[in-house]
Amino acid sequence: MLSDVMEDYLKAIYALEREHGPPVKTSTIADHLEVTSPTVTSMVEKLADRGLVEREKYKGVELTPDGETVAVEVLRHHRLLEAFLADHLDYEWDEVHDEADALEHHISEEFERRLARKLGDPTVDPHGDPIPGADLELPEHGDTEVLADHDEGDRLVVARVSDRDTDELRYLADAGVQPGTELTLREHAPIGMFVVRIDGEDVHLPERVAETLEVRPAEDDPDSDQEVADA
Amino acid sequence: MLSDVMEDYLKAIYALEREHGPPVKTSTIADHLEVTSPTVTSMVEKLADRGLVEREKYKGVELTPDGETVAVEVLRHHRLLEAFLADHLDYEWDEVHDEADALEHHISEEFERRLARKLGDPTVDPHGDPIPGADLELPEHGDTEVLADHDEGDRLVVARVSDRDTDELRYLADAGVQPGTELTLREHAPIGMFVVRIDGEDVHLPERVAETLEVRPAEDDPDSDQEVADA
DNA sequence: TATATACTTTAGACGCGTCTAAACTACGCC
DNA sequence: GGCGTAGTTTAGACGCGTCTAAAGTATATA
Repeated sequence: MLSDVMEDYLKAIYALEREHGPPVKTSTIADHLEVTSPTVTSMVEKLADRGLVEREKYKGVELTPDGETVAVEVLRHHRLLEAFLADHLDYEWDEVHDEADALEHHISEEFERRLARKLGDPTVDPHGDPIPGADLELPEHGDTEVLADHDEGDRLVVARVSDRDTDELRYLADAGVQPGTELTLREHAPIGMFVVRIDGEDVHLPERVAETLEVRPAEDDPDSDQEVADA
Repeated sequence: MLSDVMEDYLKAIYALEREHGPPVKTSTIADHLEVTSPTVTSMVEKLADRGLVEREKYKGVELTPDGETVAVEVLRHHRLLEAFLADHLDYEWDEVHDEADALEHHISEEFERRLARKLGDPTVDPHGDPIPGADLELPEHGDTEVLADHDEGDRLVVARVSDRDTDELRYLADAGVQPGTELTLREHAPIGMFVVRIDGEDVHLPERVAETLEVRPAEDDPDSDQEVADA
């Protein structure tokens, strides 16, 4: 039986492997989970004892297949819950993360199945993040690119605004940046600022955000009220 | 900040006060929560330090108003969740208890509000147990009596089959004994067995069950297919 | 290549919630 | 009214998840 905390570590390691690739360092996990490094060391020792991570002292840690299975199960719970909160309890998409975090360790497999069915077996959550299937495979996410890789003038649709801190999501939501939003990239300023046009308003996004904001080309839809960039 | 475990103790003490009246003894709590008596002693000391229970050594324990508030909040969470599981996730009424127990400590006040609204602010859960309102007042439950207090021949409707162990609920559900079921009390056998007629079938219930099964008189509805007791 | 610095691990502590074993209290019964 | 028994509390331990302080390792750089 795995504790909630162990599941949290596995989930964190999974996310950090995606982000930086393995091996994941002690301090990276510590920052992500807001605990100290010695705490992480002792926890990853336990996870290694249970065969959930491969560990090389002083180097870092990597999920085993078993560890990844657990992480993806938790991820499925998390994203199904987010979808439920947004679809049925009228939460805003930027409010769902913390509530899902609190519940994800406590729902049964039966609950998971019934919830997925009720939601129509969704493949993305309200942030645009893919939801692993009952088989724990991640659905293919299509041909998304990151905003920072695009050129001025490109017309795009926001595909995914991944979980990050609530204030940041709140800000983006208020600015109109959310999955499905159509926008035009106006300018990539040399100071590392991206300016996009949304519904006739300029929105300024720092590089760090532009580098993780996933977008796909807008369908060419001439009745759109987007303006063409004229910079 | 109260731990899940503390909330469980307060919930247990609340239930046991209803059942046996205060003060609640250490061993009663220990049995109910399946822990040892010394564990209970140390926990109730902590609860007393926080002003959640009044404790008299070697005598027992009683909830303070603060303690009762916490207990009733948890009870509201539990019963709202049960109602949700039954109404929206198609759980059977006898399956909801354990899932609600796992979730009740982890939902936010916001979740509670939104869930209650979605459910239409219900006043009873699938077992027929009253759900405390947002003001934490228990709705008046009407004029229910317990099956054991009725006479042979009485036509009754099941009002409430309180939480007890899953197997017992499963058995009752299979026998057709659930909130809303119409039945006729046929016989109170001297060996402490009650026989009721449900949909033309005899169902045998031991005294212990008959003493907690809440019923109210059936509306006199002549198109019912109930038979009149002829004992 | 030697060393300074950044990072990791070890050592030891603590609070929580639990246990067993032993000491203590209350209370019913003779 | 004393005593035995049932029930309660005290004492001391343990695993979990966390911390701080100290020791150890890796590595970039001078």
